[in-house]
Order: sequence, then structure tokens, then C-alpha cells
Amino acid sequence: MNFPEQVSAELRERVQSVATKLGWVPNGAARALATSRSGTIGAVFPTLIFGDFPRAIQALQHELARNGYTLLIAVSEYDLDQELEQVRKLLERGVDGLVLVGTIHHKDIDELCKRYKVPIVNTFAYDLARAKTCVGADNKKAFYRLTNYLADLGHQSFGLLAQTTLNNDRAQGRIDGVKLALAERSIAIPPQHYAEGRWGIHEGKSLLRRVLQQPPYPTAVICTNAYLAVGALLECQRLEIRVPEQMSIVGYDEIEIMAELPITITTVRVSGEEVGQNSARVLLAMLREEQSGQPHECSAELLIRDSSGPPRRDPLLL
Amino acid sequence: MNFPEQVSAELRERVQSVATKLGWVPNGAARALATSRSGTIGAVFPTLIFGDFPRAIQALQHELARNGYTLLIAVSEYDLDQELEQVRKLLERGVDGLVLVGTIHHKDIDELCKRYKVPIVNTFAYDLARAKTCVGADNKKAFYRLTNYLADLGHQSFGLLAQTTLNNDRAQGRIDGVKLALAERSIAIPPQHYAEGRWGIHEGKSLLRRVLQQPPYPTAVICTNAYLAVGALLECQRLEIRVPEQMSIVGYDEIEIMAELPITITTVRVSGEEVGQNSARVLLAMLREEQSGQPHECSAELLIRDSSGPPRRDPLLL
DNA sequence: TTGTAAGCGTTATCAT
DNA sequence: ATGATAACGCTTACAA
Repeated sequence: MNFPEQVSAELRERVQSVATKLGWVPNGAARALATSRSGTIGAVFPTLIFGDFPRAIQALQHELARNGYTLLIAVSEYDLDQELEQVRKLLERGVDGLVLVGTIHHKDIDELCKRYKVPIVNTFAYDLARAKTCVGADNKKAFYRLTNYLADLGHQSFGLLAQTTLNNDRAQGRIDGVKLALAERSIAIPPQHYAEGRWGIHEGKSLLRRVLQQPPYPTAVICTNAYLAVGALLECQRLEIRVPEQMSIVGYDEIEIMAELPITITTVRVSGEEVGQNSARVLLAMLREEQSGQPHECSAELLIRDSSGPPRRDPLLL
Repeated sequence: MNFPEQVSAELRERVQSVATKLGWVPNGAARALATSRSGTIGAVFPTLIFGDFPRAIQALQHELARNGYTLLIAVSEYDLDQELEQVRKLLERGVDGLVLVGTIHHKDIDELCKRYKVPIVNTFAYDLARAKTCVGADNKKAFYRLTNYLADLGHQSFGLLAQTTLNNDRAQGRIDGVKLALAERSIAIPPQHYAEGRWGIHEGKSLLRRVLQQPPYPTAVICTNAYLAVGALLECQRLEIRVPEQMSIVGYDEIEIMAELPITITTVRVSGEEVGQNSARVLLAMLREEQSGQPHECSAELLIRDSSGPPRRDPLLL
């Protein structure tokens, strides 16, 4: 059945017909036992609900399926211990490779995977100092560039709305990028212009209110993800702050609504498809060639839209 | 290792310590071969990107993991043949159960699963006429009620923005529900007030423009999903149509933005978590009790918000 | 080109 | 309570 071309046409026919008559189908478990390869890849994501994870999973699954692999999914809920636990279970299931998000993991994971000889690819980050094999955008670099874009427009006073960095090296990298760019221009973000919270549009609204408690107000507000940016923009609309004249707002990642609101939102696009597809490719290469995979840096494209522009001279009054 | 309590404490200790010293770990493939149960559940979703699928997957995965099962994910891209192909591959992998979306599938699937004795649960639909075991909301009933709500407000002229019903019995059920409710009141939707298209906010905008090509205009526009409703609302805003005074807009499913726009959008909430969790429970019950599963109807809650209200007397002029 | 047998790591059934 | 042994269905190496 596996190498039909190595056999006479007559026998091939005979075998095939009997097989279908008997309703024979290969047994994956037996094959896995005999070959010690399961044809499955495990992936652990912090969540499936926010971010570009679903898109990446879909591309990952598609590319794996094209190569005869099946995808096992687990969720860590942004918890390193849960991630370890899920990895352990996936390894017991016999996955041939692992896809993880970010570069910081429980310390036991490396050792475990070494023992099982299971290759790992780190995704949604590109930080060669932290991980050899990663596929994603360089979060820090992306925010460094995003911040410079705003500073070059003339902004001097910045607000930063950040999602929690707990067990999230991607989010931390973004903040680092902002601070690096500002430090080079001797600008600091005062504490009252920095607000950290959870996810979501609603949270973006309340974080924006936090940085507007008292003047002087920032002229540019950088959000570490798309939902916060949407929330910040909607809250400006409610407070009748004109965007971008009185305040520029930028985000990260693209979600459809950003391009569809009356004021479209400047953001950085990193293709989830690209991350997913290349994660699969890098992993498959590692499986074939048994060597450490080549990292892949995904492009982070700055999409300049309505919500950002040069600051006004006259200050915002609330 | 499997029944440590059946063994003397001393031996248990001895075995455990040797096992860890040797770095022993169970081998899933061997176990699957011996028991002919893999501890995996397969799920095939039409897409991971739109709809409440990611949320349901997360809940499904969580509930399965709690019971020692791992989730295998596949995507059908709204294509019955691809769905069959994915099911076939999952069965070869030895899944113990299957989660599918909707009630209409390729005809071979039933037969295949019967042969493998693999139970199936149909999700995101509740239509006992079509499938014995389903977990979800009754799409038709939900739209029947949604339409009656609008009609009871006094609306007589309806527009319907629908996502494509190609291989999508859920979307078809929604349309059927609207038509049923209107038929009972001897109202028909004229062709120019019916627009069918693909997914997405952008599509919602263009579909709305389609039903506004010439008067008389509908006073209420029903959208078969959340993204279309958001698009329709934003387009009204752009066209300076006052919502709900000049036009009511309602959707289906809840996405965060609906409650955060300046005009919040009336919709029907079906909890993706509920669907996912109960799919897992029903499937696990079938695996335990080897009998056909009890269907579970998920509640569809009408969330009345800003975007719907009674129609105005004076007609909309564009 | 075709047939044969050992072995993959468990579980389950049987003796002890 | 503990130990030995035959499956489970496939792959692979080797013999015919």
C-alpha cells in the first residue's frame, strides 16, 4: 500500500480491490509505534480568542496538512506552567514537532524536548538572542520604527497603552521598542502617560481615560495591540477629541475594523498567515534535515492611516 | 503505573523511583495500539477566522483536556469534500470522537464513522430533524424571534443582508427564520431588499448600499452575522442615516465591537463557550456510555441595544 | 518480485 | 498480590 509503484500492476490491482472490499484502512497508532513517528505536530497557544492566533493556526494547519501532518492544539492561558503541562501531554501523544508562541518558556521544556528529540519553533517573535529557531516579527524593532515615525512627525509627548506583559515577551518587546526610540531622543514617558491593563476594546477606552486625567496631555498615544487602539480611538470620539489633529493614535496588528471605522487607524501589519505557514515550513525542514531550523523574520509593515499625523501647536483642552 | 493504588506502597515507591531515574514516559502510540483508543478527539471547522469558532474551540479543548483528551484540529474551508477528506485523515489518526460544524455533511461521513464506531457531535446548530446529536442554538428559531421583535415594534419593510449559504446550513436556517416570521404576517422581502454576499465588515457596507439603491427603503435591516451588522451600521453612519430612527439594524452573534461603537448594535448572543464545552460533554458521554448522545440546545439571547427601535412615520430620504 | 518474521511499547489475560 | 505472555497492526530487514 505504501509503495504501489514497486509492485506489478496485476498484484497492485488485486491487493487494492481486496483492501477496499474488506474496508481496510491504515492504523495510525500501529504505524506510529512501528516508525516512532506520529505524523502529528503539537501547538500551544496562549489563547485562541485574541490576536492573530486563529489566522496563524489556520495557515499552520493548512501547510502541515499539505505535507501529511495533523495539528494538535493546546492552550496555555498565558501561563508557563500550563504551557509545560500541555507540552508534556503533547509529547506523550508522540508529536513529531512543537510550535510555541514567544521565546520565553518554562525551563523544563527545552530539556524535555531534547530528550524526546522533538524540534521546537518559537513563533510571533524574532529574537535570536532568546531563541535559535523563531518565526515572526521583531516586536521591539517594529515599535522602535513606529515610535520614530511619530517622533519624526514632531510629537514630543507620548502616551503608551499596554496590555499586560505577564508571561508575554512579545508585549514586553513592544514596550522596549518604544522606550528605546524615545530614549534616543531624550524623551521619557511620564508615569501618568503610561497605562497597563488587559486586553480588549473596552480596556482601551479606560486606559485612554487614565492617561487623560490631567494636563499636559500626550499628543500621540501608542497602543501595544489593535483592540486597545480601537478602544482608544472610540473613546476619543466620545470625548470629542479630534483624531489625529488633537491626538494621534497608533496600534499593532491589523483587525478588519481598524480600516473600516470613520477614522481609520494607523497600525503595523504582521501577517498571521505568514507566521503560520513559515512555522510549518521551518518545522518540516527540521524534521527532514534533523538540524536546527533557520529562523524566519516576518515583515512588519507600517500602515499609515487617518489616525496619525503631526501634532497641533495649540494644546488640547478638556 | 496505571493503577498505583492496587499495589503495595513499597513496590509503588520502588517502581516510581526507577521509572523517573530511567526517564520513562508512557508511549501514546503503543497505548493506542493496545487499547484501540487514542485519547484524541478530532474537530473540523469551516474556518478559524470568523465567527465564534475560536471561542468554541478553546472551550472544547479545555473541557477535553480536563478529561484526558487532546484535540486535533482541521479546517474544511466551507467545502464538503474537504470536510470528508479531513474526517478521513482524522479517523486514520485514530480519533475516538468527532466534532463537526452544522448538520449537513458529505454523505460518506456517516458511513465512515459507523464503520470506525466513532461518535459524532454536530455543533453550532440545533436541528433534530437533520441530526440526532447536535449542540448549538436553533438558528431558525433565533431569527424567527429576532424578526418578530422587529415586527412587533411596527416595522413592515425589511431588508436582509445575508452571508453566503453555500454549504452553510446555519446561515440558511437564519434566512428561513426571517422568512417564516414575515410570512406569518404576510410580509415578503422584495428582491431589491435582499443582498447576499461574503463575510466581513467591508461586505456589510456594500450589501447595505445594495438594499438602498432606490426607494422605498426598508426600515429594518436584518444581518445574518455580526460583521455584516457592524458594516451596515458604519455605512449608515457614513450616509448620515440615523440609527435607529431612520433605520434599525440587527445582527447575530456577539463580537466586542458591537457593544463599543457609539451606537451599540442589537444582536443575538449564543455563547461559543457553551457550544464548545457542551460539545465536549456530550461527546464524552457518548464515549462512556456507547449510546447516541443527548442533544443540547444552547440559548440564544436577544440583546436589545441602541441600533433597533420603532420605525419613524416619515420616510427616509436619500 | 514476493514472502516471512521480528519488533515497536503498551494492555489484557492468564498462571502463579 | 505479582509475574509471564500473547495480542494490537504496522514497518523493516532479510530470505526465497
